[in-house]
Amino acid sequence: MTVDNAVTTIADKVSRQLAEEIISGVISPGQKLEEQNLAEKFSVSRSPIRDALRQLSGTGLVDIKPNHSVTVVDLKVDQLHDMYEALGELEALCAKFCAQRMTTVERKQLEELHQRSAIAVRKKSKKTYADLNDQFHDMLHQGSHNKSLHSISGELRRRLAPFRRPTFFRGTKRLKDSWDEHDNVVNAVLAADAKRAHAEMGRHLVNSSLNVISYIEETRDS
Amino acid sequence: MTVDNAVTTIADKVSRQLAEEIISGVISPGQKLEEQNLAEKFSVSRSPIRDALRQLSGTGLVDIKPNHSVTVVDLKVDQLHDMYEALGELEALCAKFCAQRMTTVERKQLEELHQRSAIAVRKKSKKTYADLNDQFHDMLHQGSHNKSLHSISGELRRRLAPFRRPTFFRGTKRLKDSWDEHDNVVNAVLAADAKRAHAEMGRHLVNSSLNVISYIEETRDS
DNA sequence: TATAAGAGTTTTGTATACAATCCTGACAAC
DNA sequence: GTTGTCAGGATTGTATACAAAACTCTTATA
Repeated sequence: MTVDNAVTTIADKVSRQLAEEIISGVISPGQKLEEQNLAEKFSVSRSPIRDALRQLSGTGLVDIKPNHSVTVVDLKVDQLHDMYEALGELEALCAKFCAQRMTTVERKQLEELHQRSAIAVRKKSKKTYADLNDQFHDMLHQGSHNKSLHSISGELRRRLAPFRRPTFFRGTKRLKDSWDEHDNVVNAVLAADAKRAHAEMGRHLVNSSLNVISYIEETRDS
Repeated sequence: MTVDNAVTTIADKVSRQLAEEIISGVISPGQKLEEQNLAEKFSVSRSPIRDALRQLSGTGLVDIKPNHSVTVVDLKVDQLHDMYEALGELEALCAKFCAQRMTTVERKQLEELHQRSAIAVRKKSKKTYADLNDQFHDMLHQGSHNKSLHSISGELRRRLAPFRRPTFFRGTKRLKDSWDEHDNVVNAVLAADAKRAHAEMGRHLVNSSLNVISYIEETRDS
């Protein structure tokens, strides 16, 4: 594979950091990203900032309209619905392939990660669980042994991240429910039961979706 | 929906035209896209060219490496394999949803388009069939009634286009075979048989994949 | 009060200049 | 013949200047 960084440009660094900040919620959906502001924030000129913003637009994290400031993508409920349905199908597919294709080592790693997130649930540490949850899903993308599926699923997941993150920080019930759903997926994958892995993963994403969308509808300014 | 163009920037026009030229094969995979060259070709400065290239990179049609010329993505056989597997699953899914969700009007339009492409097959007009084929698949993406699935499938399909196009222009046997496979999909969709639509679409893409990959392996300079 | 128009400001779009990096080809050393 | 190195040219990365479009806020008007 390519070495992760080595030599890189300012535009790349800016692009990565902005993506990170959008995904982690430091910058919120709908917020304007003005070039001059960012240039001052990063102490560079507008050129690398523009490069970074154009590159970011391809990830679906920001929206570019001619002659307007770039904005962080703000999804409507019906868009969230469609994206979650698509992601559900993609990840169910990944889970199916995982059941069929994961190596022994990968299965072991999945199990181990799943056990670590059990601890996070017990400790009710939401931040830790959210991080382990991301790793869990990424591991299932990777276990599909299909790089295209892996990257498509990962990207769609990142686009939804700004809307999913906050929901982890409500109660702790969703933590436990989420872990139980993961548990069903893990058991099916370890048992090499492709059909069940597919079904359980689909169920998990339907629940995630309901959780996120109900949160959005509750907290929407009326 | 947004009005298609109205007011637009040079960068957008350049980006669209380059995408068009890559997809249609005017520019070939692996080819370098030098900024100064493009600037002269479009009679503009390097600024909008850079903007266009960064935006394009998000579509997966070009590859950007720091301090190197942007290149048209050149896919290896194993990447093609993964992408076709992913696309096969995505389009099978679309076909399934089409069977369940397409309106009466949409079903009528699908049938009508399918009949038009029968004429193209009979006339052995490859260019026309290739265009109608693109429309056919796009109609099935749209018929899924899921905008996310629609756009993801479309984008993946466009990334494969530079490698699929040439294969239409070999013999005429693939034209007939392709149409027959479409016919199976159409019949299943019109019969609202979701399971069969899924299966037939999957089969169609496996065949497309085999066709494209065997072509690549044959014409590879040894 | 509501609306429209317009000047001034802000922000993006494009052009250009310069810096940094990469590529090429000649030539020397082994 | 192969490898290494170094100069010169070509290409990308970044900064800056100006043009064009959008926004803001005041003021005129019904």
